[in-house]
Amino acid sequence: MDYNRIEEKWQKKWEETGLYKFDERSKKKKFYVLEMFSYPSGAKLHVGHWYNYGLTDSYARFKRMQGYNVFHPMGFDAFGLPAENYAIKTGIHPMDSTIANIETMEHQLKRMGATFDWNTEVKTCMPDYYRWTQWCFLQLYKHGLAYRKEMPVNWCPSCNTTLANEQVLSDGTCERCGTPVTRKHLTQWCFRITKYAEELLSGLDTLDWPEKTKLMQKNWIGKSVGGEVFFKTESGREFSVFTTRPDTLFGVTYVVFSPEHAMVDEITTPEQKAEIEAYKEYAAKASEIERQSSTREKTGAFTGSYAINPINGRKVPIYISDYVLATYGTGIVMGVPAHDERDFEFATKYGLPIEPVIGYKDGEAHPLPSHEYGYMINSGEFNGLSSEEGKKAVLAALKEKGLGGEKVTYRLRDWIISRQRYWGCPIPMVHCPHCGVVPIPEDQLPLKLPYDVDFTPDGTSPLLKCEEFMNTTCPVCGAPARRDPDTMDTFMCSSWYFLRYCDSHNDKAAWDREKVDALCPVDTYVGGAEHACMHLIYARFFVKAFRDMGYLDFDEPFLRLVHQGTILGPDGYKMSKSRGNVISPDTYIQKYGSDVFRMYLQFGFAYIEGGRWNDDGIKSVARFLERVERLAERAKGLRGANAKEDAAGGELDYVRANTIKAVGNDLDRFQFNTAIARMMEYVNALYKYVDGGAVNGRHLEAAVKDLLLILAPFAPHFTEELWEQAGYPYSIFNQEWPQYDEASLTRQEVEYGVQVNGKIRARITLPAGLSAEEVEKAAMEQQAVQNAMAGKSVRKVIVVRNIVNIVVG
RNA sequence: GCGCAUGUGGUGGAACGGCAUACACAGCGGACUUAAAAUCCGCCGGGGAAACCUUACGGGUUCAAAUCCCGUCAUGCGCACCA
Repeated sequence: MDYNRIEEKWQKKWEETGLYKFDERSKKKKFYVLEMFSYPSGAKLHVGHWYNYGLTDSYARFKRMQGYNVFHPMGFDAFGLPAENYAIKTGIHPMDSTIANIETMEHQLKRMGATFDWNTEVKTCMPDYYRWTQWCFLQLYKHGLAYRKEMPVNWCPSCNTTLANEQVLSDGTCERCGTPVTRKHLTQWCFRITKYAEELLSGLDTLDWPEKTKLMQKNWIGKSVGGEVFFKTESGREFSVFTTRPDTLFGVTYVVFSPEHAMVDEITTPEQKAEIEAYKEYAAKASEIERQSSTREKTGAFTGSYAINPINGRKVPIYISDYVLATYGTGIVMGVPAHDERDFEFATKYGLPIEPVIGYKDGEAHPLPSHEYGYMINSGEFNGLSSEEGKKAVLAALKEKGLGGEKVTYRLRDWIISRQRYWGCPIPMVHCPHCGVVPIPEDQLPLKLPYDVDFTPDGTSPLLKCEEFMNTTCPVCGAPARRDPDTMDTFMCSSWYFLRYCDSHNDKAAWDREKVDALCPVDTYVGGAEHACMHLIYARFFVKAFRDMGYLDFDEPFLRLVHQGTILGPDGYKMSKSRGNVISPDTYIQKYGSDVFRMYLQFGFAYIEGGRWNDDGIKSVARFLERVERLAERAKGLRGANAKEDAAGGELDYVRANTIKAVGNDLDRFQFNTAIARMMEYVNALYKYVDGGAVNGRHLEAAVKDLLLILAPFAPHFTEELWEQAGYPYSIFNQEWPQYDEASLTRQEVEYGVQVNGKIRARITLPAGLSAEEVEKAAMEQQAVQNAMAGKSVRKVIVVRNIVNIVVG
């Protein structure tokens, strides 16, 4: 078969007939299949695109044939740094390169032969899309979920922009470029994602997502249950600390503030001022990596002030140290050196008392330092309580006196979305000298990103240099005002695109609630695991926030999530230009066609695992399709054959039913490799049947028809062609997934494995439906079994499924 | 450091606690052919005469373990002073 010719033929026909156009009015049950949309890069589609889009397309086709009204849109996540960096290097404007890249990619994606409904396409860098991204921002602002704040932020000196916590890798480097991240004090826009911390956590239980991804989100949200304790300084100034160990409250021998804490200046005594200032400077200089290292030596400085422990009135010194994080809890920690390794280290260095308050049941102290639970000692009225009881008792006592109480803290921080870059969605806010920060009225959106901007990086927002853009008037008072010079994090654009797909041409609203509620949530979402704590958290936040604002009516965006694995280069490393190990799909597609290439990706790897590229098996897939083609031709020629009854209920019928069932199950689980293996077995069985003589033409035709149908999702062009050649009506994708005959799944003969003491000794084939006793009797008669049992007596015989285990001794 | 996952032939990879190595690739042998390609058929974990031994390694649970439990090692991923 001339693959390239038939691919073109069918792609054209599919497009002309609008085969994959989504029908909103269909009575069938909807099914929303979505792959994470892609960044429009200038390069050709790489193996990863094929692996993600091509394989998921097979799943979408399968769902369609199963009778669902499948919604399968595609679009482009088009704002972002690569286009801007490319522009800085080449002088080609990001808008120009992006539009050109999108066109190229659209063309290539169409050549993949996937079921995307291009009618609903979105491109996030176009005003008709980002107008509504800005609208989303305004809604969040109006509902108190967006705020502006000066704060220490993660700054990538290479990308010249702020990063969200989620975009800083655990080694303190930029997620995008690998440069060590520094800190900067900036006033930035933030989204109050922390408001949804609890629901983002509890909602995970309702999702059919990889456990690992759920766990990562869970850890990222980082819920800690503990308590807060109100301390006072000697001069009566109150502050609170968060602790997960209220049972150690009697062991507090000092208190530490983070160096950035706003109260530090106030509590520093004049004598200590110089020392504290010096330390603050020292701490500010430390890089994020240094500061986050748990092996970093504990350092600090004494403020000169003392705090009163509310539980026992004890006076303890107040220090500052950069081992205390400004952004977690209250930014202040109670120092319990006996029961916390970090506090122990700090106290040892500064000669602070270390006093055990947790011990064994008999009252003996734990060896120090120890964070183990135990029983309270040296704790007055609380002595003898277990840590668990003690936590509750101490907090209850504090609560009664208004000195503290239970408290839950999350590790999750608010999402900083301001970016000091050009190629992004402008922030629809105005800074007025009289009215302050004022939102742009919704009917004035979109706030367009100006085209002519000098975006050479200099550490400030490029838009600042564009006076035309920056100068405006205040929407409230009309006075001259300035726009916000930053753009939004591109994760903002991708937090709601799956909603826009449902209503992508709407120019009156971001989406129509009815349409979104009808199509969402996404039933199956497929994309890389690297988004676990970024896009996949942000999108969940958006859905919850817009639900609460009344714009939609569901709780979670993605009911089921599948991560495809990564296809590595032949050398086992991630494919990259710099390594020179990039495999181009094109060479294979030219040689074998896109169906073969897609099928090889399905057959040669476990989808979830991915693996090292190796094309050894690609010929096997080509060979398989050729075998199918020859078989279809023979079946056609044999249509009139026979007439004689052939063995109905025979091996072929069994394999046929079993294959239909197995392939369907495998597809639902994204186990493409085993599905194809089953089809190969089926084809082998069909050849056996055809070569075996006694062929019933109608029986054969029906069996081959089923083969084409189950193969269709995997090799769409190929099967559409054979379907036509067989004389069936267009299109194979309007056919239903074949039913199988349940009765055929029961074989008339069953093969039993016979074990003696768990070791296989013989295999016997018996008619189906024998009683356990009959099977046991037949098993015992086997010579090999007799030999193994020789001289021993039977203790027990187990007959389960198709195993007989004779226990002797 | 903490958490999670993974470890199966020469290779990619299969196996609701139930006959380990399905389906393929590669390799070997054969048929067809003047020959090659293509196609078709057979063999294909190790060792051996046999008994046996094999799912990273060592224990355990079970009639039965690649699968469950404990420990070790290796690899990958995530988090990393979160009080």
